Amino acid sequence: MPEGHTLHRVAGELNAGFAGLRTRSSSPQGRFEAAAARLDGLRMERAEAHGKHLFVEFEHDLSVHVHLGLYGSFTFGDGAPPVGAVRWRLASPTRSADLRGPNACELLEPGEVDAMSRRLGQDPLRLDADPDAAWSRVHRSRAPLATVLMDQSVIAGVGNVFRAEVLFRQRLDPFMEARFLRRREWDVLWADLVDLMSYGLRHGRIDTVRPEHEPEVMGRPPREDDHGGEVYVYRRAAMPCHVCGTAVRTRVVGARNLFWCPRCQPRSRRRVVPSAAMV
DNA sequence: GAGCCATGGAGAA
DNA sequence: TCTCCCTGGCTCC
Repeated sequence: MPEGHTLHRVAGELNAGFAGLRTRSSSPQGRFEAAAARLDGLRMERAEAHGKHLFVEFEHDLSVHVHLGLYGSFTFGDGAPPVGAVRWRLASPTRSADLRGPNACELLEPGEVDAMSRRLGQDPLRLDADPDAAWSRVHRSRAPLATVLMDQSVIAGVGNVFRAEVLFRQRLDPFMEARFLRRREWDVLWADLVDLMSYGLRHGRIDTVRPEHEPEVMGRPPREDDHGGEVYVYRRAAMPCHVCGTAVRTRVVGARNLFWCPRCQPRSRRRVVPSAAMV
């Protein structure tokens, strides 16, 4: 299940396997059939990720926009016949990429890619990211930090794991109003997101535990969580915090389950007005 | 086999 | 804030 780093990995694999080549497109499942027919035989120019969105550019200014949603995935192979509900197969003489279960898979005409990118915020994994632009939005927001971090028009690519983990690593109260974050805290938060997501891009998994805490985390039998890595708080509700032992708490914030340690992330006096649901 | 849950997001109300 | 869409893995019966 993908956050932004997953899409950047997919873009890299697509570029390595198909960029500059004449490709075949098909839709074994049938739901992308007309678009695949238009793409079939065209040269793929390049693939690019912006946040959780993937853009695959072909000659004649045609692009495919993919959003994986919760369940979507790409699998790469050697061109063996597709298995299961494959929405889009991209193939070269020696390689194939199968897309299954995406939230969105659509053909974009010239200009539509730019329009879509303009709606997205700053992506910590892109070289052209402008953290100052994101800061100007954060700095004015009255929403809780935990909500702003997931707003794709502010920061593109951060999902539920990175949000919980970066807030823990920075010892920030998830319910603090974003506008009260100090500039210095923002700079460190952004740098940490770049580090964490770059690691995820390189390794294909999310590991957020700092070296000084690894002895505590690794002091038990090795395992991988559902998300495929070692983390401080994500999906560890009621389990002891790796750092202080306090039970990790959880609550739905911004339509997703937020996890935090009430001791390591002490309450800010700048909290969003407390409500019954937030006490 | 049924039911539930999940790293997301658009659109309606 | 709610509903819907997309899929697969897990638990429970």
